[in-house]
Amino acid sequence: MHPYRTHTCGALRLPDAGRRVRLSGWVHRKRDHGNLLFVDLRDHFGVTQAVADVSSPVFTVLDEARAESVLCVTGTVVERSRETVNPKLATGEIEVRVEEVEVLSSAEVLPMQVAGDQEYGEDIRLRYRYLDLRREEVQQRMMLRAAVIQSLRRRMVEQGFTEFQTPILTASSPEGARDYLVPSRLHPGKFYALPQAPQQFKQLLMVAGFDKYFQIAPCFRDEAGRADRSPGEFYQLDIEMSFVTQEDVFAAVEPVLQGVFEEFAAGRKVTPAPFPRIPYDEAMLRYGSDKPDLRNPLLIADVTDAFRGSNFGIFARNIEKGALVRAIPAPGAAGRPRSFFDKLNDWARDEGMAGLGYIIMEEGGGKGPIAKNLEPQRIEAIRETAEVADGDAVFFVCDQKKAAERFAGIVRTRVCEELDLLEKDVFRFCWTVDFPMYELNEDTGLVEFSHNPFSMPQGGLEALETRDPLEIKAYQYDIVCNGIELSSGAIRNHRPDIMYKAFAIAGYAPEEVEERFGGLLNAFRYGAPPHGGTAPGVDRIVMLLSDQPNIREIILFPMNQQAQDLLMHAPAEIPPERWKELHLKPDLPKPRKVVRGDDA
RNA sequence: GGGGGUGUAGCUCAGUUGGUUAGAGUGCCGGCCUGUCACGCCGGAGGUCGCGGGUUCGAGCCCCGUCACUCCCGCCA
Repeated sequence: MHPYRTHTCGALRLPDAGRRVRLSGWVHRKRDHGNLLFVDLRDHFGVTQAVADVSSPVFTVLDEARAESVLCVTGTVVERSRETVNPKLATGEIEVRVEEVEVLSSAEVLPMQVAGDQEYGEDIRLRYRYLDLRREEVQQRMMLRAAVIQSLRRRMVEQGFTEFQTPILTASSPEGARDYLVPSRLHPGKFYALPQAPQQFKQLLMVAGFDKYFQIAPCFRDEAGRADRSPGEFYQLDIEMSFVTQEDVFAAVEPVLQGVFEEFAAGRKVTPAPFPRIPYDEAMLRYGSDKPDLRNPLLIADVTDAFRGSNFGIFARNIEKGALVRAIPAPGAAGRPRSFFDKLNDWARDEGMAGLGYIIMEEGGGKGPIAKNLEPQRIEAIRETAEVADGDAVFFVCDQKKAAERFAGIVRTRVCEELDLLEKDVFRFCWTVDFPMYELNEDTGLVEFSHNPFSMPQGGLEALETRDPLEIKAYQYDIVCNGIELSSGAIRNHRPDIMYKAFAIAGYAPEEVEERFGGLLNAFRYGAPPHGGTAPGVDRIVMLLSDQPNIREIILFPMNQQAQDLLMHAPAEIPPERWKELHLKPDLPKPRKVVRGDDA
């Protein structure tokens, strides 16, 4: 007999009755009846009930084993009588009568329980992550993560992509976040950076002629976390392809995402490819966001013209100063009580809006404080533009363009929520396309890259030389699912001449471009294929599929929001000799309290 | 860096208007129980009410400061 087990704890069934077996696992629960003892033995595969009565020599050992101790039991599989079958358990038709037991590892009193569905604070869960991970739900999510990654990998390989590993110790990259830096011992005063993304390497792979690359790539950013954003590190399905247009990239990525979401959708619907393509400008107007949630049926409309020069003075005066008015329909809300509108108005003020105007559509006209100041033909224009009818209400935000878009977007989300209009059990994908190449920094008044500086501007060199930079679009696109940005990507700028010009517009001198991005730039001087790609966030995909709002629920050993690892105690102080070895001297802001380490 | 929330037993939480010895569930320890599967019943131990200061005859509760955790903004694909 195998020293540890003949079967796993999820394996035994009725036909096994009579067999002598050996199982190993954790004590999940015990039920002590004085002279009869039940032990639920658990491993990765399931739970089996072990039983012993007081006459057995193993009784005392089992009785004294605390929850989560690891036991190896040997015994006979016994059919349970009909009244004692447990239909909730896959192994519930049998039990194992224990004849021998060995304690492989005894557990101390637990800081958190594994059995049961008690909720625990996140700091406790992270500090004792190895216990948290034993819990069935958590373990299942990690298994889902592994399966999703395997599926992504298989689908990419099937499409002819090759997986390569790119360096982890590398140079600082221009993604915009702060780099994690690693001091070099051999080169005093110099630092490696951990990659924020394998951006430049994957482009170099295209220059090197590998044609279709992918990688389940670790990415590092020295930024604090959010509920939906892992601090420190995360994984992307990094993709790059040669000789492709934007549509070629879409055609390669869509079946992978559609396929993997369908595979794990568990009854939920998935947008079939091709996914809708929504230009950035339209997304900002109609959805108030560059990440449209297409489960929300409401569409924003511009109704500035209907208010221009009207007797509704607040809006009319703001429009004179360049403000816009955006309308958010609220279907069927005409019958709502006054308190409904007041509540939303209060909420809007809390969000920083001046207020939330509204008109109630009734009997072919409009009702409410704003409607009194508008002639019938203006209300008619609003009806038509905002696509509202009798029985609906319509909300208005009035502000400068950027604020109007943003506020209209959050009102759209809130109204959808209030009216319970969000489509359920569905994954709605879309591409946001035609991002602007540049944007105006409102603080400095300078033109900056709005996204990735390595994107190809639409219209190429000619556009850069002849058009208003703020009007130029890039071949830059995001994949969005249910309002969550899964990835961004671009057709890259593979021409040095266009790159110098693109950087010049953003205020970079040629020498600076060469110094910072010379590696990539030089590579483009010796024959670079047109190329492009994208990089869907693996963690975000798993979050969506497992319906978890918190990214830490789908990462094995996540850090907390402050990018600390509570289990391994990272980051940690280092002994003085290591500072010296690395040619560094600390210059700390102020003495900090020592972090407690009470679980050593 | 800024804002909100939370901090009471190992854990999850309750704690009234500021008023006697701070409670419950769970876990832990002990006792009883031969068919449970969240077993049940009885008993017990367990508290610097995050920390520091203040107001008050009296503070878990009010005020100031501080720390930690968490959510959000900034930041960040």
